[in-house]
Amino acid sequence: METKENSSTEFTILNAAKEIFERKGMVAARMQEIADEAGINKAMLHYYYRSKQLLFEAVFKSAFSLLAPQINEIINADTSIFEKIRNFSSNYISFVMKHPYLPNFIIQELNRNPDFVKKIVAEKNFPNISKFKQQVDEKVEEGVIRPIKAEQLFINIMSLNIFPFIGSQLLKGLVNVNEEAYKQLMEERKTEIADFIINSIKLK
Amino acid sequence: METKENSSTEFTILNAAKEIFERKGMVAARMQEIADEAGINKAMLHYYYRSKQLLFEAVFKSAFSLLAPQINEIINADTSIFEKIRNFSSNYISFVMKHPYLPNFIIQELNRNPDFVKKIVAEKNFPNISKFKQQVDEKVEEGVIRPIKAEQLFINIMSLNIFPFIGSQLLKGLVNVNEEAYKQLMEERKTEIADFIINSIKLK
DNA sequence: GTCTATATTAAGATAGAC
DNA sequence: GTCTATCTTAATATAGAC
Repeated sequence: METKENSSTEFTILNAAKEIFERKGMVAARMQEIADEAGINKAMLHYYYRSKQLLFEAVFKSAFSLLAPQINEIINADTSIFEKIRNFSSNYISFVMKHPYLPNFIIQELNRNPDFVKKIVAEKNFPNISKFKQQVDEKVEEGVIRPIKAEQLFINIMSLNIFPFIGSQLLKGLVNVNEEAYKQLMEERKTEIADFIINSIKLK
Repeated sequence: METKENSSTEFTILNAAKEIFERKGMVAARMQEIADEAGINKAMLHYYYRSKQLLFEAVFKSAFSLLAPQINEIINADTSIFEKIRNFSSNYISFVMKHPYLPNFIIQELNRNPDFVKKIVAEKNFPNISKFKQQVDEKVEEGVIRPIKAEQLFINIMSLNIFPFIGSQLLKGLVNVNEEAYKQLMEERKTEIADFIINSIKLK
């Protein structure tokens, strides 16, 4: 009979697909690998998701909807600008340490298919910078922070938080530390990043 | 006769391979595409480079040896720390605007094959942070800049310079600007990044 | 050195039995 | 719903003529 094992298998497949796609990217991932990871037959993947492309899209959506709230936090929270920066950096790094492949996955797939961005931006939950911009402009006006374009500040915050994970291999080589020491540096960054930014923009 | 057309064709192929590999990455690139780009037959690629893997490695080496001097500048130049940061940010951004796919290419391929890093680090020209670290520690000691780990400062400099190009699609979506406006933001960053960093670390 | 034609392999996808 | 076996296509790689 058509039991509810349905959803269980579907779920198992999606989880396996996340694992493989996020680590290897759409192009390098193999359906066979995903099947192995799921402990299931290759044909099942097609039974539940029809094609590699559709399975990939399910994974991407899920990944993006995991990252989006993180970014929304800095954009739309009802807290002071300094608090936002502190919270975001700390939370984001904790988050990425649990999902180490996720930011790179999203960025790579957006680069591979730029039209993808337009589709997603059009959707309901896509983070928008406008509230953050208003807040920054206001604080500049009030003389709380030095003059800086909100766009540039936002790009700086994103860069300082996201890049160390995406460029970890390169940075490990340049800074010449092993995996463990690098992880330690990332731990420190939970507060280091916010200090760095706030020291730059705050007027005494 | 075996003429010197040899080296000319070899060069043409390498250039075409750079174009395709850097844009698409090793896995997604197609030998046929590279042949087309070179205006030459597919068999020639194998005649000169034996395999896709070897052709790729030639491209990677060439790309890395183009980027390495850029990074070496901030690490080993004989200038003040502030000057280094200003020069690097300005030069690096000009450089990347001419080679837009290069940083992403290198980072992706290093992530895909982490053992690659070890091999390259062992090589002669791989940039090393130790001189930069010494300089930073000294300036902290002298009270010229506030206390900060050289490793963290270095990671911050790299992040602020490199990420905006790697994450351009995502950032364009979040900041909600078109290609042209984004390019304008990158232009501004030639000075903006250094201001941001120096404001953060310099003690008055 | 350069080309066309072909071999080889690997991956996505489907058919059909259970 | 799940499996094995198979089809189909596409990509790397090679053989062989010129």
